[in-house]
Amino acid sequence: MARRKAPLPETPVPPYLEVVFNIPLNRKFTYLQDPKNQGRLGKRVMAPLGKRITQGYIVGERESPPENMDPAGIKALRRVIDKEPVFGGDDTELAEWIAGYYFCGVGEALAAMIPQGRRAPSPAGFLPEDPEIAPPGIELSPEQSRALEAITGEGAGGAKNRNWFYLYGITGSGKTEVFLRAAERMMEAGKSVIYLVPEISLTHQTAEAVKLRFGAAAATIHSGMSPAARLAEWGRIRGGAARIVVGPRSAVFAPLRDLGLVIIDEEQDGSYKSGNTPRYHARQVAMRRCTRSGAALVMGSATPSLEAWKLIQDGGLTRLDLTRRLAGGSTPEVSSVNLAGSDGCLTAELKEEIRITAALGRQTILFLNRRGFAYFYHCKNCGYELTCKHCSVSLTWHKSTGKAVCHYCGYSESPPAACPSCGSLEAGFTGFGTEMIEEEVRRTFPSLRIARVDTDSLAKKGSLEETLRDFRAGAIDLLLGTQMVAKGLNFPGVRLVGVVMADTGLHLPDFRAAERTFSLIVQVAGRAGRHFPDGKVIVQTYRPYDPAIVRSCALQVEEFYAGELRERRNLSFPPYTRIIRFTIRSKDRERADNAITRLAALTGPLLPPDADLLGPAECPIALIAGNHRRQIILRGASMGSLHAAAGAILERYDKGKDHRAYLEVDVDPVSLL
DNA sequence: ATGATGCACACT
DNA sequence: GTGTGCATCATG
Repeated sequence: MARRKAPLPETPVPPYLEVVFNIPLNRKFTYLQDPKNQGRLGKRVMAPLGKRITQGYIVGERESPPENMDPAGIKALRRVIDKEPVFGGDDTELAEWIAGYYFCGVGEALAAMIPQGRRAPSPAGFLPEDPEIAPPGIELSPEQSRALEAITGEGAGGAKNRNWFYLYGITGSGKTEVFLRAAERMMEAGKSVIYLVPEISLTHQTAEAVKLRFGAAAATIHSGMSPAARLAEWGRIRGGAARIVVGPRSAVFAPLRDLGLVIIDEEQDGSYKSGNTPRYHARQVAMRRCTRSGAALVMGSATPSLEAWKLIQDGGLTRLDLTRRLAGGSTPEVSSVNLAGSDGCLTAELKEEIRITAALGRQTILFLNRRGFAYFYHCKNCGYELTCKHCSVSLTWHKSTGKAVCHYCGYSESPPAACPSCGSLEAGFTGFGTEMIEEEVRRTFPSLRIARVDTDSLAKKGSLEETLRDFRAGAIDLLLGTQMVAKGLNFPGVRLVGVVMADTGLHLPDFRAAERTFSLIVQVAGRAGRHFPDGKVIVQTYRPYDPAIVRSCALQVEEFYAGELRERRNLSFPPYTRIIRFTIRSKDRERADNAITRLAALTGPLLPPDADLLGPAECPIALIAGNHRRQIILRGASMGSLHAAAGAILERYDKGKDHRAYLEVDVDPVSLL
């Protein structure tokens, strides 16, 4: 085969390179070229750093060493990893922004953006050259058409950002089709598209839909892929072969040229916020990329985050409504039932519906939202609770092992027969674990075929898929589990969904508890209605009058947001304020206390006038895996001055730092546990 | 982050 | 006099 690779007039190879590393240090290091390999901007290298050889990223080229440095002290690179650059100037700039905003090293930011694979997999044959599959000739509803025109068209009136949108609509109203059409139009116009989906749940499904529509122009990067496979996809994206990328939060970094549109599906989902070091929020990064590139931004959900909702009200996002269900399905009947006074964990109402459903030959799903908080050792006499020695969370009873287990660190012990505090025999496990509910359901309905799905029963790989397959095939009557059974909601045989204890999340010490509980119930109800509009949703709760429960069961979305916004404003919480959280962790309790006290003391005088300080306090989960955790929260009217203060605090804290007490900073934290 | 260094206190 | 533990320092 004739290679017609025009030997580009290569720019001369610079003698010195600037390299950053994946370490919490915000500085660049200068190296000499390795005589054998040419390091260029955007390539990864192995370089001697201290006494070891470490992977780094080339972020600059230079003709001479830095002035302040003895040229003899400059080491040479050991190896250049990449044949072709894996990132460019835009990426470096974005990494610098992330490092500045989220308080981390540029190298740490780059490491989160770029795949870690060392070598793309072997030529992988040829990717099937499937022609772009023609869009199905489905007619859009008037609402969908209007939304599509707004997104792709010119006259999107009103909002500050003329091309930022929120597609607000109940499940089943056809959001996905609008997303896909908008993507299609952008690509026809020669632009590229990022399509973000929440971790795990939707990635696969959406990636398939996009592949079906766009063929080889589609790429996906998700956690299930090998590092080598990710690197290969990355190369296809950078090279321009792939022009639409589907993936979870890290896909917001996809190195597409001519970005025309970023889609964020299920915008309120917590997995868009990274839980470790660059603690970035994909929504925030997307906003930045869109601002800089002029690309359109479209988020969508039936239950927006309060941040987004407020932004819509303030005119920063143009709201597009999808109010109609396409398949003509109606919302299911959703009712809440008071758990108080009921014997076990199933109310009479729920039992009755399970019975009816079984009699009709249909299926039931029982939902339990959180494990660790739901099921605990409790003394009815003195109120004693059995908690983990290393973490302060309640221990959970696992029948299969006969032990009480901690869901944070894995610690387990045999539960005491009598209360360790007062000796009463009125102590034991009460609550709502999946295992216990399973037993109760089996006892109550011995003839039903029951399967349980949770992280424990999921240890065997593929067992979830297997269980869901059986469920779909009708070989299981009742499916019981945590969030992940949501997948089962797509199945047509289902008639009944029970939320076993809706208010578990409401007990969490977090100002977003109500928002999350509300969202969960609405999502469950919405999905249920989509697939079995004749169905029923029963929400069991100890707090039937809580607005989050009342409004979600009535599907009164706007009413809930109005009330919740009022609440947030009264309490000065986001979205009316911004917050930055400082967490201290130390194996030594006293050190943790001292460190947080000192941190709080030096924070006070640095706070801007429109800000205040919450704490110091123990974190809601005060102990995780032997680390004592303390926190302060900086809260202010605007991020600008708050962020500047946080920077100053960090600088001073570092100078006289307490030993063995580590400080973590979280800008715009999503969870406060 | 991580490895090197230097200092304090301990113990053969 | 050497050995362990941890605070401090520097990384090109």
